[in-house]
Amino acid sequence: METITSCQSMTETYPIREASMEAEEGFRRSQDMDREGNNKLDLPEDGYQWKKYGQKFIKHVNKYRSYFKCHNAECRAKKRADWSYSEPGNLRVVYNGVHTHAPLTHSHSSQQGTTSTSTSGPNPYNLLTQVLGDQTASFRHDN
DNA sequence: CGCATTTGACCCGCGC
DNA sequence: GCGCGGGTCAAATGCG
Repeated sequence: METITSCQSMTETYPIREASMEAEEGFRRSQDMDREGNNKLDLPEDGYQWKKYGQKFIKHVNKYRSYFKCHNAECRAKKRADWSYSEPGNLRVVYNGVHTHAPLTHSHSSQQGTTSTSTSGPNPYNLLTQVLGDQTASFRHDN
């Protein structure tokens, strides 16, 4: 699954701000799962609910890999998130499948189509979100 | 009490 | 044929 060509702009020496980084209004969903050790991950809310069903440490690249599944049973959409061991800011999110249901409707979130607010996207970090096709992912013989 | 999350074990596929 | 890696499921625990 090395379909990622040369989008590795995340290898730069990006100064990950540790403090005063809670300015993210629409992304304050950082679930403080202290079980990850010392890595606090802020999952980029894409507007869907995900259920974590597993986590593994890929020693091959010294990175953690979390596996998420759509909260909906009808939804065959899956999400995979890998992040560096020492640099949780380098979060890579890979979406698999397609959602068969509408995304979460943020009723109180006035931050939507306002592109003027977010200059470099929702997350200032080197976030890489790869959206794969539907069956193109040819995952398992899942349903 | 319910639900979400976590950890371990198991299974499958591929490589050598 | 065996081994290793990666991925998924199931069960248990904690918190809201």
